[in-house]
Amino acid sequence: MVYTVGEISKKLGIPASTIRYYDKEGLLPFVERSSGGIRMFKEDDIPGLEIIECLKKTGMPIKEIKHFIDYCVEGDSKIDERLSIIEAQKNAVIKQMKEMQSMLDMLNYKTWYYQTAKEAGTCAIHDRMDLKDVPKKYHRYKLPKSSAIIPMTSKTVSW
Amino acid sequence: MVYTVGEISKKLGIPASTIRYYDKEGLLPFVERSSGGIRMFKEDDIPGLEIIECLKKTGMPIKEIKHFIDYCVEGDSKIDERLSIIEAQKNAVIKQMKEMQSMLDMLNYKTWYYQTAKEAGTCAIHDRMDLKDVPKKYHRYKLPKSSAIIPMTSKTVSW
DNA sequence: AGTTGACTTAAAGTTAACTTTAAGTTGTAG
DNA sequence: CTACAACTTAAAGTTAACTTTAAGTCAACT
Repeated sequence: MVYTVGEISKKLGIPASTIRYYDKEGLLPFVERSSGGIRMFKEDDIPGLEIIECLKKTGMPIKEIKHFIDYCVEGDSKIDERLSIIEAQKNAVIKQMKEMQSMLDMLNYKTWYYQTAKEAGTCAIHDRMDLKDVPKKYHRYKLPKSSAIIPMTSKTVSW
Repeated sequence: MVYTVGEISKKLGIPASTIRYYDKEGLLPFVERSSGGIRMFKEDDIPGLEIIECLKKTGMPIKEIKHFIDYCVEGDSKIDERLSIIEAQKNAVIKQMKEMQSMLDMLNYKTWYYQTAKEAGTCAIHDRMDLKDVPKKYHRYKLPKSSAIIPMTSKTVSW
């Protein structure tokens, strides 16, 4: 079974223009052509496209993906280099996931904050709220109760 | 305690030019100015900058962040809208994390693949390998053993 | 053989998010 | 009062990753 660029585009959910762009950037040296110059994607090409997608989705720039592909085409003499690239990317993903988790923690706090504000009808509930009424997991986000008199000219906003 | 743009830049690890750009895009309407026009960041502005960072790091475009900030400045009348935005972003982050996890799964497989290939000195070990010698968690990535005779003209690559 | 839809390329255009530059102003230290 | 580092703005420049356009070619069908 072989696919044209339009067919593989549908199959993978990637625009055909994007696939052509990747080819132009040297990411698809393994894709063969018909005698008339039409790209013919084989079943065996799909894992290659999937690893490209994986690296792209995890934030690797096209040029770096090309280096990896170049090593793959070079064959067994570049196994070490390929392993290093994959391991580095794995660590990058772990780091990204940790960051995502801490952003999610903050969004969970904000969700609680606005749900509480919604019930009370005002964000000011949080200025008045005592730390003991805030769930423990959200303590680190809570600002100390301000005793300052906020001037009318200040652009203070409740988040 | 107040900070100039350079000071807040150091404190948050964001380039001063980026902070000025955010201000120009309307993300920082709450930042006051000295009589001479110098930005003066208050302690109270830091949570605002942190929520902006959180939304940015989780992929929200600057223009959408501006909408959220606009609602914050509008005050208690826009609590519902703010809650909706935060909840939508929370769901977006959950989705991103699931995607990241599946990319990580693939990178773990690739790590195993190249470690094994490194020991064997060739990626061809995987073409010869029986499914029973592949750890169960990696079965879904394993291609069936090809019995086809690969022509010398084919650009087949081992990934 | 002709039509037609999908393919080809090179080149130009788009977008987001900054960054840099240039010319000028502010504010602190001596 | 002067020097000077850090601030200000508007405008132009940068980069990555596509997308679009235009002009032409391929191949399947009648």
